[in-house]
Amino acid sequence: MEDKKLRSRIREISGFYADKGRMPSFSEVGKLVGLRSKNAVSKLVKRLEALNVLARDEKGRLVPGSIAYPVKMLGTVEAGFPSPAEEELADTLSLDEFLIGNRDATFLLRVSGDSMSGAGILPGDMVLVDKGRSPGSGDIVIAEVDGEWTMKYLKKRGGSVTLLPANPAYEPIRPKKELKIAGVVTAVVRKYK
Amino acid sequence: MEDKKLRSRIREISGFYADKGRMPSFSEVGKLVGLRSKNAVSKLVKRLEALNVLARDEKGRLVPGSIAYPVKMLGTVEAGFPSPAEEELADTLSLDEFLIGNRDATFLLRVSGDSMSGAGILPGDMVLVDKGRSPGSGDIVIAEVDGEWTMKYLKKRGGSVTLLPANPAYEPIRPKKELKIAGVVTAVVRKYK
DNA sequence: CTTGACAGTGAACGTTCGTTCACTTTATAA
DNA sequence: TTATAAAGTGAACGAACGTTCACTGTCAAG
Repeated sequence: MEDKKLRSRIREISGFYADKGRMPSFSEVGKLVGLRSKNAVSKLVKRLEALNVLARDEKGRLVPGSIAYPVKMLGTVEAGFPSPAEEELADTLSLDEFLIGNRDATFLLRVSGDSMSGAGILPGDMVLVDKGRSPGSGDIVIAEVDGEWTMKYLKKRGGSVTLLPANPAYEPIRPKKELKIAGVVTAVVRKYK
Repeated sequence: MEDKKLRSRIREISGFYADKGRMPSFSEVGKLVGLRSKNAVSKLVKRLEALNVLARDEKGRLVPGSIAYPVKMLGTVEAGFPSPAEEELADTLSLDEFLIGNRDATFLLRVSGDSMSGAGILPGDMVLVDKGRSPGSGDIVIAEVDGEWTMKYLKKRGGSVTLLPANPAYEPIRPKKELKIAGVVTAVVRKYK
């Protein structure tokens, strides 16, 4: 089969999965790509399995392969963009899987102050916070000090604890009494436009 | 049913979906949560539909509801963490859906220089680049100037084009001849640890 | 104690699923 | 042109699916 036709069929199936969150059945694949025979679909599926576009369960049911990982990972900025042929071979990645370690315990918070701008966390950014992780020295944490919530570097030295901003305009915080650490920042996400 | 039992059942089903990338069948749900009758499963599914945990196609097939959006979105850092009861009502979000606009045209590049550190893009960060978007003035772009790839602010003034770093240690670039813009940076992602 | 609502069982049923087989059409190369 | 492989058709088939119905156990309220 021409490469182009196969490509467009893969795109159809990916689109279906992205839309609905489930894989199409064989007959649905047929309608999607314009095949009237389920046998033809069966052959197509075998090819897509070989290409890791989709796969099968231990129960034999269709599950997404690279389809589930929507973004292609290339090299570095300096390397620029590879040729289209190389692009096809690129690893694909799901940001959800990449960024979220502990599904049930991670949350998304919007950043409003600029006290961590020195660490590349700007107002308006979103941070992923893991509530279930034990904070270590050097981690960026969400903490409640004397009734107020902030995001700061956590520094432990000896027995004492300091909350350190990443902006010289702010002062380090040495909590008087209460210091509740609600979670550790595990990722930062910024969307433009 | 006790809330706790229902909660754990939802977790089972979410886990199945996260693992396999597909929803379980009714009998599989049965095994998962410990129900031997498909009728019992049917009743459970109706409840979960009402809770938007899962939903159904126009074809009546199970599709993920909030399950597909793995991270709970809360307020701002200053607001801290709400009480567990409020947490349950939080909107959930898929980072893939949130960050990726143009599925087929967006790619992930790793940042290696510090020329954009003033814009909160540090070495080691990942940037999402949309190849299919027409770059506007003020956008951060991936460009090839005189054979080298860089990431810079794009400034258009009159007919001339300048590439502006966000770090005073670097000089603005006024391309002599060739300037290929490969894509627009649509998001930044940083993972700690 | 009785009633009723709720959670679950087990079986029957029609539908849809994916596999398979024999066959036809289309394209490629000798 | 003829041979040959690849791409697709259409139908048959058993298995699994989700729906539905009649029924059982449990527990709290009247």
